[in-house]
Amino acid sequence: MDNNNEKRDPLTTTEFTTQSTWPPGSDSVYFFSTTHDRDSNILSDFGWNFNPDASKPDEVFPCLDPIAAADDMSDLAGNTSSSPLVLENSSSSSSPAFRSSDLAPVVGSASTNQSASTSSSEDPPERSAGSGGKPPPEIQSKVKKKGPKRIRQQRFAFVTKSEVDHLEDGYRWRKYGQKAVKNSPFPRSYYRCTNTKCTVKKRVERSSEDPTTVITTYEGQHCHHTVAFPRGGVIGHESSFAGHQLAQLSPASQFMYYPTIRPREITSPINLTPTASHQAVVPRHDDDQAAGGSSHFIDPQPTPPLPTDEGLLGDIVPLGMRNR
DNA sequence: CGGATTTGACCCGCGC
DNA sequence: GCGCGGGTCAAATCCG
Repeated sequence: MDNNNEKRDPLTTTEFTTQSTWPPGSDSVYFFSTTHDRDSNILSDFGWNFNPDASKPDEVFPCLDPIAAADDMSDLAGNTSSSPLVLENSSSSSSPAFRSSDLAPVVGSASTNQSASTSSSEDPPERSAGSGGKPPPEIQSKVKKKGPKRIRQQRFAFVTKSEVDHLEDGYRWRKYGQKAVKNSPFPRSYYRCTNTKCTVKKRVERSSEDPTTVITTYEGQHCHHTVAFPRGGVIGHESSFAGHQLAQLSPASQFMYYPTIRPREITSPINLTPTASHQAVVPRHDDDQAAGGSSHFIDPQPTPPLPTDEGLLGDIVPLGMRNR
Protein backbone atom coordinates (compact mmCIF):
# COMPACT_ATOMS: atom_id res chain seq x y z
CA MET A 1 0.00 0.00 0.00
CA ASP A 2 2.63 2.39 0.86
CA ASN A 3 5.27 0.92 -1.29
CA ASN A 4 3.24 0.87 -4.37
CA ASN A 5 5.68 3.03 -6.05
CA GLU A 6 8.45 0.60 -5.94
CA LYS A 7 6.18 -2.07 -7.08
CA ARG A 8 4.91 0.01 -9.84
CA ASP A 9 8.26 0.47 -11.29
CA PRO A 10 7.50 -2.03 -13.95
CA LEU A 11 5.18 0.46 -15.39
CA THR A 12 8.01 2.18 -16.96
CA THR A 13 8.71 1.11 -20.42
CA THR A 14 10.38 -2.18 -20.77
CA GLU A 15 10.05 -3.16 -17.23
CA PHE A 16 6.49 -3.70 -17.93
CA THR A 17 7.36 -6.92 -19.38
CA THR A 18 8.67 -8.18 -16.20
CA GLN A 19 6.18 -10.12 -14.32
CA SER A 20 8.01 -10.09 -11.09
CA THR A 21 6.19 -7.11 -9.85
CA TRP A 22 3.01 -7.37 -11.75
CA PRO A 23 2.26 -10.96 -11.67
CA PRO A 24 0.21 -11.83 -14.68
CA GLY A 25 -3.17 -12.99 -13.86
CA SER A 26 -3.29 -11.26 -10.62
CA ASP A 27 -5.80 -8.84 -11.88
CA SER A 28 -8.21 -8.64 -14.67
CA VAL A 29 -6.62 -5.81 -16.38
CA TYR A 30 -5.09 -6.26 -19.71
CA PHE A 31 -2.55 -4.42 -21.59
CA PHE A 32 -3.17 -4.30 -25.20
CA SER A 33 -0.86 -5.19 -27.83
CA THR A 34 -1.39 -3.66 -31.07
CA THR A 35 -1.14 -5.36 -34.22
CA HIS A 36 -3.45 -8.17 -34.52
CA ASP A 37 -6.88 -8.64 -35.87
CA ARG A 38 -7.78 -10.72 -32.94
CA ASP A 39 -7.28 -7.71 -30.89
CA SER A 40 -10.01 -6.01 -32.70
CA ASN A 41 -12.30 -8.77 -31.73
CA ILE A 42 -11.50 -8.25 -28.19
CA LEU A 43 -11.75 -4.58 -28.57
CA SER A 44 -15.11 -5.04 -30.06
CA ASP A 45 -16.11 -7.14 -27.18
CA PHE A 46 -15.18 -4.30 -25.01
CA GLY A 47 -17.16 -2.03 -27.15
CA TRP A 48 -14.10 -0.56 -28.63
CA ASN A 49 -14.86 -0.85 -32.21
CA PHE A 50 -13.40 1.53 -34.60
CA ASN A 51 -14.54 -0.21 -37.61
CA PRO A 52 -16.32 2.39 -39.64
CA ASP A 53 -18.32 -0.29 -41.32
CA ALA A 54 -19.92 -1.47 -38.20
CA SER A 55 -23.39 -1.81 -39.48
CA LYS A 56 -24.81 -3.60 -36.57
CA PRO A 57 -24.30 -1.34 -33.70
CA ASP A 58 -26.61 -3.21 -31.49
CA GLU A 59 -24.56 -6.26 -31.88
CA VAL A 60 -21.34 -4.52 -31.48
CA PHE A 61 -22.43 -2.28 -28.69
CA PRO A 62 -24.89 -4.06 -26.63
CA CYS A 63 -25.97 -1.79 -23.89
CA LEU A 64 -25.37 -4.08 -21.09
CA ASP A 65 -26.12 -3.69 -17.55
CA PRO A 66 -23.07 -4.23 -15.46
CA ILE A 67 -23.96 -7.74 -14.63
CA ALA A 68 -24.71 -8.65 -18.16
CA ALA A 69 -21.55 -6.99 -19.19
CA ALA A 70 -19.68 -8.96 -16.69
CA ASP A 71 -21.17 -12.11 -18.00
CA ASP A 72 -20.29 -11.02 -21.41
CA MET A 73 -16.77 -10.49 -20.38
CA SER A 74 -16.53 -13.87 -18.92
CA ASP A 75 -17.76 -15.22 -22.16
CA LEU A 76 -15.12 -13.32 -23.84
CA ALA A 77 -12.54 -14.82 -21.67
CA GLY A 78 -13.81 -18.21 -22.39
CA ASN A 79 -14.15 -17.77 -26.06
CA THR A 80 -10.81 -16.38 -26.69
CA SER A 81 -9.38 -19.55 -25.55
CA SER A 82 -5.97 -18.99 -26.83
CA SER A 83 -5.74 -15.75 -25.11
CA PRO A 84 -3.96 -15.77 -21.85
CA LEU A 85 -6.78 -13.93 -20.35
CA VAL A 86 -7.09 -14.78 -16.79
CA LEU A 87 -10.12 -13.44 -15.17
CA GLU A 88 -9.57 -13.86 -11.62
CA ASN A 89 -10.11 -12.22 -8.40
CA SER A 90 -6.92 -12.22 -6.64
CA SER A 91 -7.70 -11.69 -3.07
CA SER A 92 -4.16 -11.60 -1.97
CA SER A 93 -2.84 -8.84 -4.05
CA SER A 94 -3.91 -5.42 -4.82
CA SER A 95 -2.45 -2.17 -5.86
CA PRO A 96 -3.14 1.47 -5.61
CA ALA A 97 -4.37 1.44 -9.08
CA PHE A 98 -5.74 -2.01 -9.35
CA ARG A 99 -6.79 -3.31 -6.10
CA SER A 100 -8.30 -6.66 -5.95
CA SER A 101 -11.41 -5.04 -4.76
CA ASP A 102 -11.62 -3.31 -8.04
CA LEU A 103 -11.86 -6.44 -9.93
CA ALA A 104 -14.87 -7.29 -11.76
CA PRO A 105 -16.00 -10.60 -10.60
CA VAL A 106 -16.52 -11.29 -14.17
CA VAL A 107 -15.89 -14.86 -13.53
CA GLY A 108 -17.98 -16.02 -10.78
CA SER A 109 -17.52 -14.41 -7.46
CA ALA A 110 -19.96 -11.63 -7.32
CA SER A 111 -19.71 -11.77 -3.64
CA THR A 112 -17.14 -9.10 -3.35
CA ASN A 113 -18.94 -6.62 -5.41
CA GLN A 114 -20.28 -3.45 -4.21
CA SER A 115 -23.13 -1.62 -5.67
CA ALA A 116 -22.54 -0.85 -9.24
CA SER A 117 -20.30 2.08 -9.26
CA THR A 118 -21.19 2.85 -12.75
CA SER A 119 -24.35 4.73 -12.93
CA SER A 120 -25.93 3.89 -16.14
CA SER A 121 -29.14 5.50 -17.06
CA GLU A 122 -30.86 2.40 -15.93
CA ASP A 123 -29.27 2.49 -12.59
CA PRO A 124 -31.35 3.79 -9.85
CA PRO A 125 -30.40 7.31 -9.05
CA GLU A 126 -30.02 6.49 -5.46
CA ARG A 127 -27.24 4.23 -6.42
CA SER A 128 -24.56 6.15 -4.80
CA ALA A 129 -26.25 6.89 -1.71
CA GLY A 130 -24.00 4.51 0.01
CA SER A 131 -20.77 5.65 -1.43
CA GLY A 132 -19.20 8.97 -1.75
CA GLY A 133 -21.12 12.11 -1.87
CA LYS A 134 -22.12 14.20 1.06
CA PRO A 135 -25.70 13.64 1.84
CA PRO A 136 -27.17 15.52 4.71
CA PRO A 137 -26.55 13.85 8.03
CA GLU A 138 -30.06 12.69 8.42
CA ILE A 139 -29.95 11.17 5.04
CA GLN A 140 -26.59 9.73 5.61
CA SER A 141 -27.93 7.44 8.21
CA LYS A 142 -30.13 6.00 5.58
CA VAL A 143 -27.77 5.95 2.74
CA LYS A 144 -25.06 4.33 4.68
CA LYS A 145 -27.01 1.24 4.26
CA LYS A 146 -25.11 -0.77 1.77
CA GLY A 147 -26.67 -1.13 -1.56
CA PRO A 148 -26.01 -3.89 -3.99
CA LYS A 149 -22.47 -4.86 -4.31
CA ARG A 150 -20.52 -2.84 -6.69
CA ILE A 151 -19.98 -4.50 -9.96
CA ARG A 152 -16.63 -4.05 -11.42
CA GLN A 153 -16.42 -4.63 -15.05
CA GLN A 154 -13.66 -6.04 -17.04
CA ARG A 155 -10.83 -3.68 -17.50
CA PHE A 156 -7.99 -3.31 -19.79
CA ALA A 157 -5.18 -0.92 -19.81
CA PHE A 158 -2.58 0.35 -22.11
CA VAL A 159 0.38 2.50 -21.72
CA THR A 160 1.06 5.47 -23.80
CA LYS A 161 3.99 7.66 -24.03
CA SER A 162 2.41 10.97 -24.35
CA GLU A 163 2.70 14.50 -23.25
CA VAL A 164 -0.98 14.74 -22.82
CA ASP A 165 -2.70 12.81 -20.14
CA HIS A 166 -6.02 12.41 -21.72
CA LEU A 167 -5.76 10.96 -25.15
CA GLU A 168 -8.62 11.15 -27.53
CA ASP A 169 -10.04 7.77 -28.17
CA GLY A 170 -13.13 8.60 -30.10
CA TYR A 171 -15.39 8.77 -27.12
CA ARG A 172 -16.37 11.63 -24.98
CA TRP A 173 -15.48 11.53 -21.37
CA ARG A 174 -16.45 13.50 -18.41
CA LYS A 175 -14.04 13.80 -15.61
CA TYR A 176 -15.62 12.97 -12.33
CA GLY A 177 -12.74 12.75 -10.01
CA GLN A 178 -9.12 13.12 -9.40
CA LYS A 179 -7.02 11.62 -6.74
CA ALA A 180 -3.50 12.00 -5.71
CA VAL A 181 -1.60 8.82 -6.14
CA LYS A 182 0.45 7.78 -3.25
CA ASN A 183 4.13 8.11 -3.85
CA SER A 184 3.49 9.74 -7.12
CA PRO A 185 3.55 13.40 -7.95
CA PHE A 186 0.98 12.80 -10.60
CA PRO A 187 -2.70 12.59 -9.84
CA ARG A 188 -5.00 9.98 -11.19
CA SER A 189 -7.98 11.17 -13.09
CA TYR A 190 -11.28 9.41 -13.36
CA TYR A 191 -13.42 9.70 -16.41
CA ARG A 192 -16.81 8.43 -17.31
CA CYS A 193 -18.27 8.12 -20.73
CA THR A 194 -20.66 10.95 -21.33
CA ASN A 195 -23.12 8.71 -23.01
CA THR A 196 -25.85 8.34 -20.46
CA LYS A 197 -26.38 4.72 -21.31
CA CYS A 198 -22.78 3.88 -21.28
CA THR A 199 -21.14 2.83 -18.10
CA VAL A 200 -17.61 2.77 -19.28
CA LYS A 201 -15.09 4.48 -17.16
CA LYS A 202 -11.48 5.08 -17.49
CA ARG A 203 -8.64 6.05 -15.32
CA VAL A 204 -5.72 8.01 -16.47
CA GLU A 205 -2.55 8.35 -14.57
CA ARG A 206 0.98 9.15 -15.30
CA SER A 207 3.71 6.90 -14.23
CA SER A 208 5.75 8.39 -11.49
CA GLU A 209 8.73 6.50 -12.70
CA ASP A 210 8.43 7.61 -16.21
CA PRO A 211 6.50 10.82 -16.43
CA THR A 212 6.29 10.44 -20.12
CA THR A 213 4.21 7.36 -19.68
CA VAL A 214 0.49 7.59 -19.36
CA ILE A 215 -1.42 4.63 -18.09
CA THR A 216 -4.98 4.46 -19.25
CA THR A 217 -7.29 1.90 -17.80
CA TYR A 218 -10.68 1.28 -19.27
CA GLU A 219 -13.43 -0.37 -17.39
CA GLY A 220 -16.57 -1.57 -18.94
CA GLN A 221 -17.93 -1.82 -22.36
CA HIS A 222 -19.20 0.90 -24.58
CA CYS A 223 -22.71 0.38 -25.76
CA HIS A 224 -22.53 2.89 -28.52
CA HIS A 225 -20.34 3.99 -31.30
CA THR A 226 -17.60 6.41 -30.95
CA VAL A 227 -18.67 9.92 -30.93
CA ALA A 228 -17.94 11.26 -34.31
CA PHE A 229 -14.85 12.90 -33.15
CA PRO A 230 -15.85 15.26 -30.50
CA ARG A 231 -14.72 18.77 -30.23
CA GLY A 232 -13.70 19.25 -33.72
CA GLY A 233 -12.51 15.89 -34.11
CA VAL A 234 -9.89 13.63 -35.15
CA ILE A 235 -10.92 13.93 -38.70
CA GLY A 236 -8.95 16.92 -39.47
CA HIS A 237 -5.56 17.90 -40.49
CA GLU A 238 -4.19 15.42 -38.09
CA SER A 239 -6.12 12.46 -39.14
CA SER A 240 -5.89 13.20 -42.75
CA PHE A 241 -2.41 12.13 -42.42
CA ALA A 242 -2.90 9.57 -39.77
CA GLY A 243 -5.84 8.06 -41.50
CA HIS A 244 -3.75 7.12 -44.41
CA GLN A 245 -1.42 5.33 -42.17
CA LEU A 246 -4.20 3.79 -40.28
CA ALA A 247 -5.54 2.20 -43.33
CA GLN A 248 -2.48 0.12 -43.33
CA LEU A 249 -2.86 -1.00 -39.82
CA SER A 250 -4.86 -3.72 -38.39
CA PRO A 251 -8.01 -2.73 -36.63
CA ALA A 252 -6.33 -3.13 -33.36
CA SER A 253 -3.61 -0.87 -34.37
CA GLN A 254 -6.16 1.56 -35.49
CA PHE A 255 -7.61 1.38 -32.13
CA MET A 256 -4.41 2.20 -30.56
CA TYR A 257 -3.61 4.77 -33.03
CA TYR A 258 -6.61 6.26 -34.51
CA PRO A 259 -8.05 7.63 -31.39
CA THR A 260 -5.00 9.19 -30.09
CA ILE A 261 -4.56 12.71 -31.03
CA ARG A 262 -1.02 13.35 -30.48
CA PRO A 263 0.75 10.69 -28.69
CA ARG A 264 4.37 11.23 -28.71
CA GLU A 265 4.63 7.59 -29.15
CA ILE A 266 2.67 4.73 -27.96
CA THR A 267 4.45 2.19 -26.03
CA SER A 268 1.62 0.11 -26.26
CA PRO A 269 0.38 -2.87 -25.42
CA ILE A 270 2.48 -4.07 -22.82
CA ASN A 271 2.87 -7.70 -22.78
CA LEU A 272 3.66 -9.04 -19.43
CA THR A 273 4.36 -12.48 -20.55
CA PRO A 274 7.94 -13.37 -19.97
CA THR A 275 8.37 -14.27 -23.56
CA ALA A 276 6.84 -11.18 -24.76
CA SER A 277 8.71 -9.21 -27.23
CA HIS A 278 5.84 -6.94 -27.77
CA GLN A 279 7.23 -3.92 -26.25
CA ALA A 280 5.98 -2.59 -29.43
CA VAL A 281 5.88 0.96 -30.34
CA VAL A 282 2.89 1.75 -32.36
CA PRO A 283 3.37 3.93 -35.29
CA ARG A 284 2.82 7.37 -34.25
CA HIS A 285 1.99 10.53 -35.80
CA ASP A 286 4.07 12.87 -33.95
CA ASP A 287 1.79 15.73 -34.37
CA ASP A 288 3.65 18.00 -32.13
CA GLN A 289 6.69 17.46 -34.11
CA ALA A 290 4.65 17.80 -37.18
CA ALA A 291 4.02 21.31 -36.19
CA GLY A 292 7.69 21.70 -36.21
CA GLY A 293 7.89 19.96 -39.48
CA SER A 294 9.39 16.71 -38.45
CA SER A 295 6.54 14.37 -38.18
CA HIS A 296 7.30 10.79 -38.67
CA PHE A 297 6.20 7.38 -37.77
CA ILE A 298 7.85 4.80 -35.78
CA ASP A 299 7.40 1.34 -36.96
CA PRO A 300 5.07 -0.54 -34.77
CA GLN A 301 7.22 -3.54 -34.48
CA PRO A 302 10.87 -4.13 -34.59
CA THR A 303 10.06 -5.90 -37.75
CA PRO A 304 7.92 -3.84 -40.04
CA PRO A 305 5.38 -6.33 -41.27
CA LEU A 306 2.16 -5.95 -39.49
CA PRO A 307 0.58 -9.14 -38.43
CA THR A 308 -2.45 -9.89 -40.42
CA ASP A 309 -3.31 -13.30 -39.27
CA GLU A 310 -3.43 -15.46 -36.26
CA GLY A 311 -0.61 -15.86 -33.94
CA LEU A 312 -0.38 -12.90 -31.72
CA LEU A 313 -3.28 -13.41 -29.57
CA GLY A 314 -0.99 -13.41 -26.70
CA ASP A 315 -0.72 -9.76 -27.21
CA ILE A 316 -3.46 -9.31 -24.78
CA VAL A 317 -2.32 -10.41 -21.49
CA PRO A 318 -3.46 -9.93 -18.05
CA LEU A 319 -1.99 -6.91 -16.60
CA GLY A 320 -0.73 -8.04 -13.39
CA MET A 321 -1.95 -5.97 -10.74
CA ARG A 322 0.22 -3.47 -9.27
CA ASN A 323 0.94 -4.26 -5.77
CA ARG A 324 0.22 -1.63 -3.39
C1' DC B 1 -26.71 29.23 -19.69
C1' DG B 2 -25.45 24.57 -20.10
C1' DG B 3 -21.93 21.46 -19.85
C1' DA B 4 -17.39 20.26 -18.14
C1' DT B 5 -14.02 20.46 -14.54
C1' DT B 6 -12.32 21.03 -9.87
C1' DT B 7 -12.08 19.70 -5.36
C1' DG B 8 -13.06 18.36 -0.69
C1' DA B 9 -15.59 14.99 1.69
C1' DC B 10 -17.26 10.59 2.17
C1' DC B 11 -17.67 5.41 1.63
C1' DC B 12 -15.69 1.05 1.29
C1' DG B 13 -12.40 -2.74 1.15
C1' DC B 14 -8.20 -4.43 2.59
C1' DG B 15 -4.09 -5.09 5.36
C1' DC B 16 -2.18 -4.98 9.73
C1' DG C 1 -10.89 -2.58 15.09
C1' DC C 2 -8.34 0.88 12.92
C1' DG C 3 -5.98 3.30 9.46
C1' DC C 4 -4.88 3.79 4.73
C1' DG C 5 -5.84 4.49 0.17
C1' DG C 6 -8.78 3.93 -3.89
C1' DG C 7 -13.01 5.26 -5.83
C1' DT C 8 -16.97 8.26 -6.12
C1' DC C 9 -20.13 12.02 -5.28
C1' DA C 10 -21.72 16.53 -5.80
C1' DA C 11 -21.41 21.50 -4.86
C1' DA C 12 -18.78 25.08 -6.54
C1' DT C 13 -16.46 26.91 -10.16
C1' DC C 14 -14.96 27.47 -14.78
C1' DC C 15 -15.53 27.93 -19.62
C1' DG C 16 -17.33 28.28 -24.28
